[in-house]
Amino acid sequence: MMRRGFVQDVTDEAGLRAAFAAGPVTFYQGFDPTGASLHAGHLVGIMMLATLQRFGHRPIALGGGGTAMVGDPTGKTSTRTVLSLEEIDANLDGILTQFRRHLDFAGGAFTQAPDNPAAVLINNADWLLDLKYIPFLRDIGRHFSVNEMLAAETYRNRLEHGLNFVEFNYRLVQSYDFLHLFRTEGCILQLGGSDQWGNITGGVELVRKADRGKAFGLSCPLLTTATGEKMGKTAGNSVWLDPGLTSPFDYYQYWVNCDDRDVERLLRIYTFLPDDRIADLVAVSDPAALRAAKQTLAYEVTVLTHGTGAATAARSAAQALFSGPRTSSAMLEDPNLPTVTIPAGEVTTDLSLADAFVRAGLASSRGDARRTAQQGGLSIDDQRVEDVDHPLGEVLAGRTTVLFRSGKKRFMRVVIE
RNA sequence: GGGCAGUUGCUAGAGUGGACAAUUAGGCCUGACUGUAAAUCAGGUGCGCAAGCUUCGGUGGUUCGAAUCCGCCACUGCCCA
Repeated sequence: MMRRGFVQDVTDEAGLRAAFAAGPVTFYQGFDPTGASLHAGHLVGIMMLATLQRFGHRPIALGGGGTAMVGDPTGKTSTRTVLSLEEIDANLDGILTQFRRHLDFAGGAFTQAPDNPAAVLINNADWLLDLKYIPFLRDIGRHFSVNEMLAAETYRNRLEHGLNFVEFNYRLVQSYDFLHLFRTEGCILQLGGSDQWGNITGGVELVRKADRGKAFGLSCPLLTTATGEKMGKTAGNSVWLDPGLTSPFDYYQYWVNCDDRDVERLLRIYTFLPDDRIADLVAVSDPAALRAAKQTLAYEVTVLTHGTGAATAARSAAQALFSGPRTSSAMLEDPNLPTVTIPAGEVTTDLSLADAFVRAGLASSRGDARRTAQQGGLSIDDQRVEDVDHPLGEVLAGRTTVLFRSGKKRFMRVVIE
């Protein structure tokens, strides 16, 4: 784990090593269902669970159905919007299925004799919602020092902008999760991003204070790209793991487009490739050859989240698009490219190119299409679009599939039917 | 509950009766250079071909004219209880 760059902080390294050596350890990480899908930013956590499971330990993926209702103030400048119960449940559903790709819920898939334990999915709403306020205050609340919490950066920050009582309780609730899992599942380790460090140690201490138990916490660095952006965001948009929200093609592209400086780190964290293989990939004389490493990275990560088939398809689509002739007939046939269909009936003289680009999602408005075209940014089958007021039908000249392009990397296969 | 301050475009943050679709910075987009990278440089960034239209928490007013003034409502911060 350390070698791979997963570790930022550990509460008791020696103790934890001993625990790992002594046999299967049950550990967990929580994921708050605040969106319909997990995104690439969550992937570090998933990879930590998946990696440890490969070493024969027992992961618990904790769905934060209960904590999501409280809202973690960490790193937020504003109060999180409150989600309804239904939304949370729906989100949880989607999220839990994504774990199935990465974790083994049957057991025995990674190691034999002894088989690795099966992963477990749990929703903390199962116990949090039934908590009684007064007993909770008495048994849990008294272990927390308000002074200490106020001193924590997380809260100090928010004091300037306002922090309501619900959010102030988040740490207690998350800590209680750990205690609960410690009691019911024998879970002794909590993983999380370094932003969760305070919440994690809160749990570790609660286990000690309440049950005189020994528990561990481990945090991983909060990954940002070399340019300082959070992982899993492009242009402020999340890169989702759900193929319906971010297509495997776009997903693949996201990884290919990573910064040179990030390649090695990303390979170590997001793939299971052995160290020496990664070293080979990265040790290239010509910096341009890093492209190959990026392609491997993208392929491996896409395999992990979308499966071999989708990854291969995404890779070949990307290669067709970015090497060789810009537009080939094979590409136009390739259904793996992002595609939009326009009913033939709509292709009238009223449908201008500007409209068509908006339809294709490559322009936010006709004016936007116009501006981009003026700057030479739009093209159809490698023909620059000069006049966006031209009807699409004329440009098509009978073709039923064309390739729209905005800028260098945004493509849309447009099919008329 | 009382006193004071605030709510502007993706974000931060100017603007305090007409010249404001709204200064500026970041972000984002496009182009050039490249390696589907970074850095750099140039342009763009509410909708509309245009006339024009819709924006400055909500709502109602004052005014020839309001992001700017007044009333009410909502939310937030600070101070007092």
